[in-house]
Amino acid sequence: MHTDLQKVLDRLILEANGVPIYVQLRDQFLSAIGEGRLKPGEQMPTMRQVAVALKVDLNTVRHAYSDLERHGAIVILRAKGTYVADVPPKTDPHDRDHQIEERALRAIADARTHGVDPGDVARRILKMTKKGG
Amino acid sequence: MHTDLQKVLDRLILEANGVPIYVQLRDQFLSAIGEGRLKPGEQMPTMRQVAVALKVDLNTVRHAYSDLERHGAIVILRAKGTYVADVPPKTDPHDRDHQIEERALRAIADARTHGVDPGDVARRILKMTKKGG
DNA sequence: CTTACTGTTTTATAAAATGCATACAGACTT
DNA sequence: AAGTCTGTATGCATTTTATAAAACAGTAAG
Repeated sequence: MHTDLQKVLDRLILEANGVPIYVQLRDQFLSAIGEGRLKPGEQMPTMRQVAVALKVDLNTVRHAYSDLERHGAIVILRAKGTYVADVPPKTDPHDRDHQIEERALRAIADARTHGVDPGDVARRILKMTKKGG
Repeated sequence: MHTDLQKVLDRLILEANGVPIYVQLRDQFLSAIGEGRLKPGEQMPTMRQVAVALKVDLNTVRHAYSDLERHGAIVILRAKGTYVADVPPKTDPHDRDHQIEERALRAIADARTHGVDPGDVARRILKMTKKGG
């Protein structure tokens, strides 16, 4: 289904936060695969699709995909496409929880340094991501 | 107390995952501040202390600290040291709401770029700030 | 075969990140 | 004044990141 692929593409976000682009791509694909949004055997977006969609260089996408292949998350087939590995590495619930914790801590620090209640920010996040996000 | 500082230093870990060192340092200090391990007004580890402890360049640590200062999380005082920023005074309800919106947007982007659900982060924030945070 | 799609590679360029060494400058203690 | 702590700054070398443009190579469908 191409619609699923489009959904994955739409959720890709790049932030100018110092993290290399290829790392951001790699981690977001890893999460998509680990959470099952990209299923085993399913075709990944082509490198060019990602490059065009996010306006980044083809080699940058390739860098991310190469990392994913080394990680065992995807299989790259020359001239045919890239596919999610039949047995993709599952995201360790521990790591996932740790990531949530880290993001929460960072958001709390960010809220406090700007003089607002972290709880208010949390409730706003929920409101924004209910339907419109 | 110096023991607290040592604890913060001991928790600093650098990983070879493609993320620049200064970004890892910056984010871990943000987490420490968000967690309350580093409290407002408290002195931060010296740039040289961090550089020596983690065997990285002094300018790399400086890069991280500069980011934190621009972020408003710390205050750098030449020749005296760096300190965790005091919480800013609350502002008008108008600006306050705008700030909440900004922090929420940032947190959502931060969560997505790290492959986690913003809603999960929001719920974690609420849980952490209920009693323990 | 031709076309159109895949991933692969090369060349060039530029910017950023890191390390290492060496200083400079302000503040405090003695 | 001297010493020692702080952050600040510079110069040089190296590696990594990112872009651009162009080409190369394998696969499949017309």
